[in-house]
Amino acid sequence: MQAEERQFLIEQHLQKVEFASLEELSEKVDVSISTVRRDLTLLETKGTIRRTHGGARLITPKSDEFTFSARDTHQLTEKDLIGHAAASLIKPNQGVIIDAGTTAYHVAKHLGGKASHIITNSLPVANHFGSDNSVEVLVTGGVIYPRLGVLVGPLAVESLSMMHADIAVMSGGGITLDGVTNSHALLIDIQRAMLKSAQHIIFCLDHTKFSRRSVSHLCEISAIDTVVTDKQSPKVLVEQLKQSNTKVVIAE
Amino acid sequence: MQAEERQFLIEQHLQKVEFASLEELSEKVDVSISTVRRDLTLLETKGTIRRTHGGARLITPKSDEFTFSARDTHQLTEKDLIGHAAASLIKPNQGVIIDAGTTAYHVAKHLGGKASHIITNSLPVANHFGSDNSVEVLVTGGVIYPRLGVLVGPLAVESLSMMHADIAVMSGGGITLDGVTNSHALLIDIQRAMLKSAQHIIFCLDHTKFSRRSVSHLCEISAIDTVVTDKQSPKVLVEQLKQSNTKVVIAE
DNA sequence: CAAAAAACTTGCAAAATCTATCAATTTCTA
DNA sequence: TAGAAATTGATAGATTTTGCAAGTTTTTTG
Repeated sequence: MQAEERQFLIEQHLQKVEFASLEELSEKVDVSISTVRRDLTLLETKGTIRRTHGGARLITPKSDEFTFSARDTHQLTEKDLIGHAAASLIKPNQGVIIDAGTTAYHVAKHLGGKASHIITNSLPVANHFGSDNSVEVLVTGGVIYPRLGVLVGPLAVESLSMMHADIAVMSGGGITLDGVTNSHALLIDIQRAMLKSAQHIIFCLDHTKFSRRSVSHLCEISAIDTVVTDKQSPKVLVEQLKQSNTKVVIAE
Repeated sequence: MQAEERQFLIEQHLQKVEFASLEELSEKVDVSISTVRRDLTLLETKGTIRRTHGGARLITPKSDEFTFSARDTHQLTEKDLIGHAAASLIKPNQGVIIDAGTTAYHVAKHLGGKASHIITNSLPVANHFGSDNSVEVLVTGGVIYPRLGVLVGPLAVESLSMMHADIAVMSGGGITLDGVTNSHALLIDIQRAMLKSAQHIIFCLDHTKFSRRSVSHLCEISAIDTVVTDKQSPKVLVEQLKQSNTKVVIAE
């Protein structure tokens, strides 16, 4: 086995178990403890894990929402279902803003040729529609936020505020009765601009986002028209949302 | 077995297993390890895989990414050489504008962490630097021109005119003594904005572009500081360019 | 709080892998 | 078909990776 494959396996194993000892890992990939140590130091500089005494721990991507990777199989089925459900809310020939973030990306995948215009600051979404000439895709400018593939900064905000759409498909790091929160402060400005530019706001949030609070406050519950989630989300909060005049769609 | 067939098999095998050792591959296609090495280096410049110590790894088949450069094997070696030569003209910590177009893309591949800022309207270039946090990548906004993965339109032009760079790496459809021409009229506006925003202009043009005229006129010879080309380009025109005070670099 | 245990870092030599080169073979071309 | 050009496999020297052991730091335990 080669170094790179080994490191990939270690990373993958940690995704499952959250924490692992050196011995455990060294057995798993069949090399000496020393080598595992080196691998971990490497992975640490890469930013995916954190070394601890005696082993390593996964850097809990607080909201893995914006850690974009094509390999992100976390809650894949749920996200796919949510994507399908949210896409079916969009009527033909509408202009749609699509947020960066994995869940919103899954909506893009199910959109097909439905929307006539798509506005996004997400490179993965842009790539997805890149060779489709049935849709006009508007990409906001901006600086690439490494690893996430999101365009951020003043240029992104400005260009968004000059645009307008029927629907915004958003995602976030957490939702409570106090509103939606997100972990990356840089994204907040952009997401606010999106909220302003769209008439109808849809938030896509899988059950792990419920009753969870991230660092930065994005918007109040009242700003949301529809929440799309999966059936594992806590009934209590769902009911409370409904009472606050927010439509809730459970994807199955 | 043909060399090309062999390389295809290697690529296909990697699509399945993600990682493969040299030995594994050499058995699979029944040639020596040396040959497999050479094949892998070739496939790497093509962009589909990445060599690792002891083998190779599939570049995450981000199925949604633009693969235009990978498919375009036309004058691959020349373009790669040109890319290398042009990249070596760039000094550390410069701000670089990179044009859309395959030749300019190859320059991006060889840039590594040299430039401190990169400005581009090309999605493939943006993707290339997407997970690199040693460079700040500024993406112009705009509408995606399907298939090419280029951002075009007023937003692209406007955002470019607000930026500034030390060097612009450009490509074009043809070059004669009358200047550089390009086939996509939509791109002309953007390329002109790029020329205005950069202090030093480098044009990368392989020999097939020489003595050739496309639809739209982009700029005069006098606007160009340096032309990078391969050694097959006609000596006559190269001499004439030099006499017009344009530096010419022949990549080999 | 200090001794013992476990884990970490550093330096080093062995092993594996890489690059560059060259002769042999195959393929192309005139 | 002879000679040129490209491809292939093998080899030597450089480079990288790996496992180990000595010495240091951190954590646990009595």
